[in-house]
Amino acid sequence: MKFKVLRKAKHSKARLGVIETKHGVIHTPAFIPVGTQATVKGLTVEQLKEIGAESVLCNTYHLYLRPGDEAIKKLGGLHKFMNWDRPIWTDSGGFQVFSLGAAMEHGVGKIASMFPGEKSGVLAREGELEHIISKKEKFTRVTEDGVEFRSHMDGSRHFLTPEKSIKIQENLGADLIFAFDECTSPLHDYQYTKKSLIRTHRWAKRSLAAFRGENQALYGIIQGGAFKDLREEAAKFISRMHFDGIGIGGALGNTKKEMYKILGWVTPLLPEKKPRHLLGIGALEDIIKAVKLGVDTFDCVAPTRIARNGSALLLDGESLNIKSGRYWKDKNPLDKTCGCYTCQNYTRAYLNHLFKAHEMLGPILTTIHNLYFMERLMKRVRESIK
RNA sequence: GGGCAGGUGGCAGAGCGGUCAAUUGCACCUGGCUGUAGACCAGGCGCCUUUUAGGCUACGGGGGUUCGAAUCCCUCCCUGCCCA
Repeated sequence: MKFKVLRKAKHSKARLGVIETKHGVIHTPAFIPVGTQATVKGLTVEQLKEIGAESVLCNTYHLYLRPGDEAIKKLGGLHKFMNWDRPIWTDSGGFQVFSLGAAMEHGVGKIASMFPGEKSGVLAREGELEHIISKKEKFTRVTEDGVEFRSHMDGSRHFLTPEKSIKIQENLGADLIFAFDECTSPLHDYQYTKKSLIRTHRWAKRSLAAFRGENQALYGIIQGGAFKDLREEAAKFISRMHFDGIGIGGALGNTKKEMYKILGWVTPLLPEKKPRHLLGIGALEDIIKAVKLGVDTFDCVAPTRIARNGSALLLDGESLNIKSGRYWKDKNPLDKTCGCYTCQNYTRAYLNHLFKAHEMLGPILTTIHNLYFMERLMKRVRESIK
């Protein structure tokens, strides 16, 4: 992998660049659609390409559990498996330490909000596995060596270590992979966050040591919660190591303002030559602010998830709930200014009908729109870096 | 004409003397979703008042029994099935 900074903005820390991999280039700043289970839910790779996506991000944990990284390796690797010949990223499974672990601490079947300071704190969610997993028991247990997961599918036990995560990611064969980390919760205190950070740093070393580097690039990940000294320590620590790129992980504070503050602490400490990836962030205003703070790439499930749930992204940063009855007879496209396949061919009324009728084309068309929206946004962002 | 079953909130369908403004599902409305346990989740859903709360009108129509009726009785209307 090669990364070139083509231009730096005069009035911010924004960078225009390009990541070159064996499977093609990624123009940065870029938004990377998430395809957790080796598919961007609902879309064919042709549709993704038509939208303009240059890369996708898949998930180590999910693909390890099903169909299995060895199986994918035997089938010719992730690119061949999913018929995507452009760059692929894989997350290390570190986020699942959070989403299946700490996020559940406040009761079974609950996922902590990403920014608890701005939300009600927790989102209730009934788990399908309550009958298998006893109440209050988390799906994960973190130890020095690694993390014990209980499969969210069948409750079976699995142990993920930095070495194993790297091995799985090598078997999958993504172009850009991540070190195994612990994504802490915004609800964790300083003590725990520090303890976790030091462990994540040991895991970073182990990830790097296990990494063979054949046609793959490895990103180290900066943790440290919303604590300035920890974030700075992490930024320096990860920067010193021989990672190909730098990931910035969350707990990113309790509010968006805190997240921007954290990015402001971290990015000045990072090497100019390495690409920076902000993990899991993808709201319009967040991306714009983060780019100005020097972030190059983003991945986020939000555009695709909210699309499936009936929300279409609009330019003002708002979203349109296409399921609402007020669009029943609306002849307009989702967005008159949008050039996507969906907006060129279908009315709000039709999309409203598809969602009401639970037709799968509804989520598909809305996903196309939202990802096209993100591509259009990133193109504008790139053009604005002067 | 005779027999039987039944008429409950937008729909389906519970309830069968008080804890019923009425379980549940669907539909509908609103909100949320940020390295995907998520095509999901939460809330609302008779009317009125300023939330808590209170008031009003309600279980086909009318009448009755009872301290109290969606629930029991009478009657009328309507629906379905069976026999002529």
